[in-house]
Amino acid sequence: MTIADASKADRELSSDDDVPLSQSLRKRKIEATNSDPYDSDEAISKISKKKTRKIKTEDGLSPSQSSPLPPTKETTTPKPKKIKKEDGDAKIKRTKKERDEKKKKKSKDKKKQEEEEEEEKDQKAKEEEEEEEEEEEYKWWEKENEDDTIKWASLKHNGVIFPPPYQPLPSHIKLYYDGKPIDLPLQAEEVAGFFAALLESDHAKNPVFQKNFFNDFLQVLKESGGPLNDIEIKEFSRCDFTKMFDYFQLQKEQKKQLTSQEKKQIRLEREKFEEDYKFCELDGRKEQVGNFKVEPPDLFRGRGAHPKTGKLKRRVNPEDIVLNLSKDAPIPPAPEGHKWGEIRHDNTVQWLAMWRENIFNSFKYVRLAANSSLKGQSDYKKFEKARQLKSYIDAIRRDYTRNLKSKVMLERQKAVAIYLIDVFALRAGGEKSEDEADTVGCCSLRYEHVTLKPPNTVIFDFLGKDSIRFYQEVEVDKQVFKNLTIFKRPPKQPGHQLFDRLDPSILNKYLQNYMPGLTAKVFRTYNASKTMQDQLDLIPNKGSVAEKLLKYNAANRTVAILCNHQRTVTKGHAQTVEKANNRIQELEWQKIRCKRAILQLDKDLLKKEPKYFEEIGDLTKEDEATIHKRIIDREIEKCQRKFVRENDKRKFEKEELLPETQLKEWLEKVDEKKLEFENELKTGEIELKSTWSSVEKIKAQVEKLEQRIQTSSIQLKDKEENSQVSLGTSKINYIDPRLSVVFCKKFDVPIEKIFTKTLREKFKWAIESADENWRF
DNA sequence: GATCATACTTAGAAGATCGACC
DNA sequence: GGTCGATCTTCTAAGTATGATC
Repeated sequence: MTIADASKADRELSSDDDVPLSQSLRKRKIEATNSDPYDSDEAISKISKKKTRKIKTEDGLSPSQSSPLPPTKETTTPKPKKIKKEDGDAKIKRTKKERDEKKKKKSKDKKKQEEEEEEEKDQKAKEEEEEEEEEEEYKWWEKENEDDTIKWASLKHNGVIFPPPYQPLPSHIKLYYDGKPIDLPLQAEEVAGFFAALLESDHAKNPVFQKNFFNDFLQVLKESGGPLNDIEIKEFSRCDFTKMFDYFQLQKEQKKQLTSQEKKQIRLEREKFEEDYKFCELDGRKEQVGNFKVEPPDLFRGRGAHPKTGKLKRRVNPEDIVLNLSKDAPIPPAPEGHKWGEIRHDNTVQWLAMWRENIFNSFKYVRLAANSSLKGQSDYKKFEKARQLKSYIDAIRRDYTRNLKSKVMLERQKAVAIYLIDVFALRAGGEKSEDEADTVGCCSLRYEHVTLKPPNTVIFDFLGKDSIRFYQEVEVDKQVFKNLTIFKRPPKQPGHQLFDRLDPSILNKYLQNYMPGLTAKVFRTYNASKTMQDQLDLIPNKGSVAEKLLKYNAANRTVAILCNHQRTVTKGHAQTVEKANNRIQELEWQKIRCKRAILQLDKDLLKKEPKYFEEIGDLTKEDEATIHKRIIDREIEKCQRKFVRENDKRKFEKEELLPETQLKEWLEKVDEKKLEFENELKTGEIELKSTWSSVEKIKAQVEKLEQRIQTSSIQLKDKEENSQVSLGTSKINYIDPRLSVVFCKKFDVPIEKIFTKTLREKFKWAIESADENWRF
C-alpha cells in the first residue's frame, strides 16, 4: 500500500463508525474544514496531534496522570552521576577497611573484658561471624538501591573459553558423491560434518536448510582449494553423508559406554579447566559468569520458516572478541599466536566480552550468570516495575476503553493495541526484516492474522516469537470488535498492517506518560504475576504436599497459557500416556488380586468388611485376560532384549556368547507365569506367594498399591495437562518469585519442590526477602 | 521520524543428569 | 544394577527496548 493509499484509508477509517458513511463523511468534512481547509486527512491527523499535545502541555501529563495518582520514586530521584558511583565504590572499600579495624579493636577490647563479660564476648563473636558471612555473600537486596546506569566499579575476569580446534575424521570416514568418496580439505570436511551430524533431524530435511548449507559448504570448499581428489561437487542431492553420520553415532555410543568413574573423571577435569572462566571478580566479589564459552562453529538453526537457516556460523577467533574489564584489571592472555580484537573499559554495561556474528552481523555477549548480583537486581527491578503498574492499571484501562471511540485513528489504534496487550498478553511486535522468519506481535499484526466473527468474536491466528502459533478464538469488547472491523476495511487486504499507524516505540512513548519505564512488555509481567497471585489465593491450605504442588502447577499453567508458552509434544507422548494408563490398570488388578488372596485366607472377611472388598468384581474376565497378555508379552520382550544386549556386550568384550538355551530357559519361566495366570482366570484361585502368609501382610501390600495408584494417577493427570504447555518459561521470567516463596512458607511446601537448585540461586533475593504476608 | 547500533530479556530445543522402577 | 522417562541445565535464537545519528 502506498502512502497515498494509507492516507486515503485513514481518512475513511478515522470516521466515527457508529454513524452512516454519508453522515460521517459530512461530519468529518466539517471537522476538517474547521481545522484545515486544504487536506481533510492531514487535518484529522493534525487535530489528533494537537489534541494530544495540548492535553500533554497543560500539565505535562496525560489525561489519566492529571488525576491524583501515587508519585513514583523514579520521577523525583535524579540519577546519580558516574563519579558518585565511583565514590560509592571508594566507600565500599573504606567501609571494609573500617570494619576490619573495628574488628581488630573489637578483639582487643574483648581480651580486656574477657573475664568480666563472658556473655558479651559470645554475643560479639556471633556478630563477627555474621559480619564475616555477610562479607562472603553479598546480599544486595538488603542494601540501598543504587544507580543502575553504572553496572560496576571494578571488573576482573579471565576472558573466554574457545571451542576446541577441529578434529579431523579418521581417513576412512568420508563424504560420498555419486557413490565415490571425496577427499575434502579439513575446513570443508568440518562443514560437511555439521550437516552430517544433523542428518536425521528435521533440519536436514528442510530444503531451505539444505540450500543454505550447501551454498556455504561450496563456498568453503572453494576457498580451501576444492576436493583433493578432483571430483567436482555440484548437487546437494548427490551427496551422501551417511558414513559421517554413522561415525558420529558410534562416537556418541562409545561415550555412553564409558564407566561412571570415567565419566566422572572427565567431568572433573572439565570443571577444573573451566573454573577460571566460570567466575569473575565484580566489585571485589566472586560472581558467576553465564556463557563463558564462545559459541562453536555450526550450521545456524533458525526456528520456523527462517530464510537463513542452515547457513554456516563461522568460527570465532580471539581477534573477533572485545573484552570488557576494569582499567586496572590484568588483561587475560589471548590464546597463543593470537591477540584480542579490542580491550574496553565500559562500566555502563553488563557484558564481559562480545563478538560480532556472521549470520545477522549482530553482537553476541558474554554476561554474568542468572544468580549474579547484577542479574538479580535487574530481575528485582523488573518485578517492582510490574508491581508499580498496579497503581496505574485502572486509569490505563479507563483511558483505553474511552479511546476506543476516539475520533483520531492513531488514538483508536493505540487503544485497541493496549487492550490486546493487556487482555491477551500479546507481545509488542516490532518490525522484522526480510531475512528473518515471518513472525508477528501486536503492532505487526496483519489483516490475515485476525478473523472477525460477529457479533464480537475474534480469531487470532498467527506465528509469534520462535514461530510458536498463537491461535485463540475469543470474545472481545464490542467496541474493540468494531474497531478491528474498521482497521480491516478496504482498501486493506491480506498483507497489510492492521495497526498501520503504530509501532512499539509510539506505544511505549504513550505508556510512559502514565508511568516512567512503562513499556508493552511490563504488561506481560504484570498480568502474569497478577494472575498467579489470584490463582494462588484460591488454593485451600489442605491436603498433602503432592496435592498442593498439583494446585501450584495448575496456577502456573494458567499463567503459561495466558502467555502462550508452548512446547512440542514429545514424539512418544501418546504412547507414554497409554503405557501409564496400562500401568495404573495393572496396579488396580494387582490390588484386586491381593484382596482375593485375603479372602482365600479368610472368606468371612467379605461379610465383615464389605466396603473393603467392593471393587473385587470391577474387572471383567476379558479385562483380566488383556492385562495378563500385556504382562506376558512384556516379559517375553524383556527376555529377548536382555539376551541380545548381553551377547552384544560379550561380543564387544570378546567373551563366549550365551547359548540359545539360555534364552529358552528364561522364556520357560515366563511360560510358567502364563500358565499360572491362565489357571487363575479359569478357577478364580490365586496361588499364594510366600510373602502373603497373613491377612495383615496382604493388607499392607494393598495399602502400598493404593498409594502407588494415587500417585501415578495424579502424575498422569498432571502430565497430560502439561503435554503442550511449558511451565518453565513463566516460572523463570514472569511470575514474581516472591509469590512462590510465600506459597511455600504459607502452605508448608519445601521450596525445593518448586524451584530447582539453579532457580533457588537465581531467586535467592526473593527466598530471603519475602515473608508470609508479602503480596504482588 | 526513520534507521541503525547496542544491550538486554525471553524462549524452546537439545543435551545431561537424575531417579523410579523392575 | 540397568533402563528409560522425567527433570534439570545449557545453549543460543529471537524477542523488546532505547539512544545515537542522520
